[in-house]
Amino acid sequence: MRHSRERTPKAGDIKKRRATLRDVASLAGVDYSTVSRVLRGTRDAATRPETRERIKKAAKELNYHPNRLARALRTARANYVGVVVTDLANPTNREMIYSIERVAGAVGVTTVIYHVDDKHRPSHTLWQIAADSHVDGLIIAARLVIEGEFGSVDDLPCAVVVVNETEIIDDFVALDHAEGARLATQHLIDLGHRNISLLPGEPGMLNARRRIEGYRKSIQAAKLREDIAICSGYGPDETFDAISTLFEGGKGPTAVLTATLPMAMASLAALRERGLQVPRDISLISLQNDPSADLVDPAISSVDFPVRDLGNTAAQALLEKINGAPTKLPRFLAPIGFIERASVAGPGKPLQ
Amino acid sequence: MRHSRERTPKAGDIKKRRATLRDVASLAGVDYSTVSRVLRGTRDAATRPETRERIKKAAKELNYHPNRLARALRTARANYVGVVVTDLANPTNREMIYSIERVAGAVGVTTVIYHVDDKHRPSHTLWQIAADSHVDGLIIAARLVIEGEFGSVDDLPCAVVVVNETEIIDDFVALDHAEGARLATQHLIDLGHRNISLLPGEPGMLNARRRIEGYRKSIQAAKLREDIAICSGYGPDETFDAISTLFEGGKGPTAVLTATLPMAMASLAALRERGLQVPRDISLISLQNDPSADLVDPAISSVDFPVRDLGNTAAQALLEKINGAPTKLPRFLAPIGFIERASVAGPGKPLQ
DNA sequence: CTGTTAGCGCCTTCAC
DNA sequence: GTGAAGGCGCTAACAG
Repeated sequence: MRHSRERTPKAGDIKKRRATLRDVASLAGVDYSTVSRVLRGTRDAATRPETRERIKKAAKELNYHPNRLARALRTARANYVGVVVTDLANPTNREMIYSIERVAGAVGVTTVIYHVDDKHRPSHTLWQIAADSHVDGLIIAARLVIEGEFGSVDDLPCAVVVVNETEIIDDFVALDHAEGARLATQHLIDLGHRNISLLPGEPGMLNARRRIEGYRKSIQAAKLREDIAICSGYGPDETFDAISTLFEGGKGPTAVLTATLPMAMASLAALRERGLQVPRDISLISLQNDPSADLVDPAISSVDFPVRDLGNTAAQALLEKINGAPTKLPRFLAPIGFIERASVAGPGKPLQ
Repeated sequence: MRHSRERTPKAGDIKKRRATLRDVASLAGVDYSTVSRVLRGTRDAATRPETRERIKKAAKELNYHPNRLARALRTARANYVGVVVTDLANPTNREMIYSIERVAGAVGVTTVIYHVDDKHRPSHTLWQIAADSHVDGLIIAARLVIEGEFGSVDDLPCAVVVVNETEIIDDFVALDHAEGARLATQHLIDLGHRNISLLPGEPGMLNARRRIEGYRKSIQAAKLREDIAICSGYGPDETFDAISTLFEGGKGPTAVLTATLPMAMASLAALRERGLQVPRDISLISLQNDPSADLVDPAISSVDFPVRDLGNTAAQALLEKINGAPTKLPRFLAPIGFIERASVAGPGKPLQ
């Protein structure tokens, strides 16, 4: 070996060993604490412009980037937030993530996404994630919180806001699925439908319960018979099964409400398979909206929710909680309205 | 204020101040370096079983979780990898992420997802992410790498593997879209089609170029005329526009190939809008597969790629690169095959 | 205006 | 078998 073991860092010498404050300091001929001050802009006016320039030049030359790990350890602030989801495909989650990123990004906070599996054992539990100290706070949009792992989400060792499909804690905000279901059901009733079925989603989940609640409100006010098909999941197979149960005994509904858009698409396929045409024979409404609802035939009428507001609200609240100034969250965000597309019509002759 | 400022930590006293090694040590009456050894299992046999138990009990009582930030700083190893994507909706990305998680999780490495926007200025650039030291390595599946931000992805200050839609560096692996397009085109030709159009995706992107390449191979071998509609993006609007250009001049194709499944769905809608029926009037093949291809009417025939292999391969390579034992990556993964569904038929009477 | 100093929580030789 | 001590890269008083 020719090379000495101690190497003085120089420009372009990144990758194996990144430039540190000391490297910049020695190149600029100052103390490294001064470099820290200058590069962070603290007491900026207090540093001589000449020195400042020299430091900045040195930093650029060495391609210095602060080690945020070290900074986080020192300041007990990572400037990272995490959002935990169980399903990356969910369009609601996606939109929400985008708006969280915007809010956090605006104040220099980086957003990372943790995907945890609700079925298989997740490789990293919520507790681990929270205890890692990599993030200052977590927005939990996970469908299933692993029970028994910890007492309550409130006990997690970082700031937490829970969003949507999970049990309620204090810092919680969700879409008002009760009102969404009520509104859609009422719409169908106004159109003359008398046999309306609901596919509310996974039993036990808060949102499924609340969809049932809202649906029931309209159904009971109109003195109709309720017809709820619980699915064990949100996938196509579960949806097909649920649709099947609707037609057991020969008499089917004239309208169906589904919790999600993928479920609506699967329902469309299942209905088609039974020889039923939407909306001529049966109407269909999705309780979740997404642009892709426009691409299928027929385009699926949906209830539209303020998903961006949800993200903004959750992010804002988390940031405030991190800063020790917790705000009261609105618990439920009312739907924006009903988007009329092509999957709804008045009831035809009821099937026999 | 009644409470003294110094507080001795006790069980249940998390959240404000997390238990550290020292806390555990003082509760167990040993030095904290011993706690470190025991809890990590290092030289485990060398610690007296009795002491070991006391330490473990104390750790559990205080609900001790190591601060991985501090550990990462000390060991220069975060045991985190990141995957960078521009599009969370992309089903290929999704599947890939899941398999990356599995591979990484199996060796105790946590996977986080970074979403960067290719249009708007991302709040965190690749350089920042890499320099943060929060992750040991990055799998970059981003459609657009922000140019000019750094010389080359190879210079990023952490291990990097590039996947799919990006310019090639040494550590690169992708799906063989050239072969996929060739295969699908050939299938159509074999069926008797003579006017086959391709919607290859965004111009300039590697995968679009390679789809064109493969398509061309089949087209030229059969001495057919090529017909490529460049889209400026992968969204529904761009797809509608592309379909429109196909029919300018009155004569349209009898079959069309799309780069992605969402594009295929949008094409289906666009074709329907023109009064064309799939597959009677025109055949449609998606060069990307996903279970949801089965839910639309007609179900969309697709080319199936080994997406999980892609994730496994990329993750494995990244892990090895992090450990300083880089492996040569296969550059392109051949398609698994063609999934026959309902969107393809022989050519009917060509339109006039 | 700039340097000195003391850690953040952890790992890791090196003694004893 | 266990304790002592140094330092990862950085920030934040406090000196001077």
